[in-house]
Amino acid sequence: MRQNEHAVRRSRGRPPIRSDEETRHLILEAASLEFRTNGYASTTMAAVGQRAGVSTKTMYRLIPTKADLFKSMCSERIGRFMLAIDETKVGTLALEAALERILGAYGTLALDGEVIAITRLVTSESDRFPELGSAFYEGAFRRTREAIEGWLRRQCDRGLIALDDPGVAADMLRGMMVMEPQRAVMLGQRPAPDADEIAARARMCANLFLNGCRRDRTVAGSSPA
Amino acid sequence: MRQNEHAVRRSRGRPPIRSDEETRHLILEAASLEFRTNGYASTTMAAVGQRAGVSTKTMYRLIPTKADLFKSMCSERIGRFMLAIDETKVGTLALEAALERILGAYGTLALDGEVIAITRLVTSESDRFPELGSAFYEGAFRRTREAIEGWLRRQCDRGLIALDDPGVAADMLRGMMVMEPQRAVMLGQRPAPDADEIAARARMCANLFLNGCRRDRTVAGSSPA
DNA sequence: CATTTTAGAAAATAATAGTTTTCCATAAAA
DNA sequence: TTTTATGGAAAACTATTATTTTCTAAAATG
Repeated sequence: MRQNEHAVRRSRGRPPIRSDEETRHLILEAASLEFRTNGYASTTMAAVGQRAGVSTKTMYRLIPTKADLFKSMCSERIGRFMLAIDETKVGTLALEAALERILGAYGTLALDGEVIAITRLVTSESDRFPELGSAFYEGAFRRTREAIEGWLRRQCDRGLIALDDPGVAADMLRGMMVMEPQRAVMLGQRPAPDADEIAARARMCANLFLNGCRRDRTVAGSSPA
Repeated sequence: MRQNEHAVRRSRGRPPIRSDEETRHLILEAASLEFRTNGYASTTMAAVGQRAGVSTKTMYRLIPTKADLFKSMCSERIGRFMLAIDETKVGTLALEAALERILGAYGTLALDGEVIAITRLVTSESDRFPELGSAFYEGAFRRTREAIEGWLRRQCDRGLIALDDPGVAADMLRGMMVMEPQRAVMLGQRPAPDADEIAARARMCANLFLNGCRRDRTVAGSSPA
């Protein structure tokens, strides 16, 4: 028994320069950059291989088709896009400060340049790759919603706020926080916002969401027929 | 002088079956459908010609390249979005009802299936066609913002609401109104919302925006250090 | 050293699609 | 009826590119 269960070199011949896993990683990184820059159709396998410093032969050994390359790359990235709301850090804050922090975290995620690029890419190609559309929506989009929704629901339970549908409210919060800057970046009209801008926006959103902008403080729903 | 300034048949030969303008229109309609369905790269000129019932020869006579076809089609569509926004009749309505109507009009435009499809298309291809990205942003996106912003500003002047920046507030309103359903449609997760859904959403947004959701009615900015 | 195995470089294959051109029936006009 | 312009059908021409294959220079092993 000169060989273990697996992964022990038993053959002669030239040993691999790197592990397949490493090579795969190189390829996916290169693919991410190429796809983000050029889109699916305009990205050539040759360009990916060249950027990764890997021959087409090796590339095709590890990843069978261009579609697989795209899907692997996107799936891997989508897995990263999750909003973590750390209760310990938010719990003790006053209502508005807490919401401000949550929105700041969401904005930092959703308005990151690379995240926007992948979002755009997945959106563009969701016809060709419906699984990716679903994966993105379910895995990334819905998760962040649930994080915010959960927090809203808890504040409702505590009687601090009143919402008919915390889920829809969470969507609205997200929309007010990121839609316009995200769209502007996607359309090439401006660079991704920096931390200060995100923070300022989070503050405005939290305030508006909690307080509204009406001057005369008629309570909602109390208006007569 | 048997011939007018222009456009009068002086030559013999077979007369055109339709005017070039009509033919152009046929082609653009077909192109819209094909591009919306398949995206830029996957749309073939042959498919467009076939759908339009026009030969490639005629097509290339009227529209020199595929890029031109795409740009013409998008520009034409973007032009329509602007028309639809204009003045929503709001005049005498109470504050909240007026905002509800404005948001309903915006939602009806922005959440229309074809508009979403074009939005997605332009967003996808804004790298390849930066002019389109700008045209869309300036022509369609900014206009709707200004329409809403103007109304908000007037309500501020009347003292009914208080906003630091009505422009940003207008963006936020739009985001809360359409981001989530628009994204869901783009990702193929649901069909475009119907009129009832849009109306319901507009109502929720208007209410939330004007009143906020806070239970204890501490006025914003009055909290102690 | 001889045998093997690895992976890059580059050529080969094949299919697709943008663009151009050819060929032709047709329908006024003279 | 002859002339002439129109526009469809289809072939031709080119590029591009995904994918496969060939050729080769390392570099372990025994």
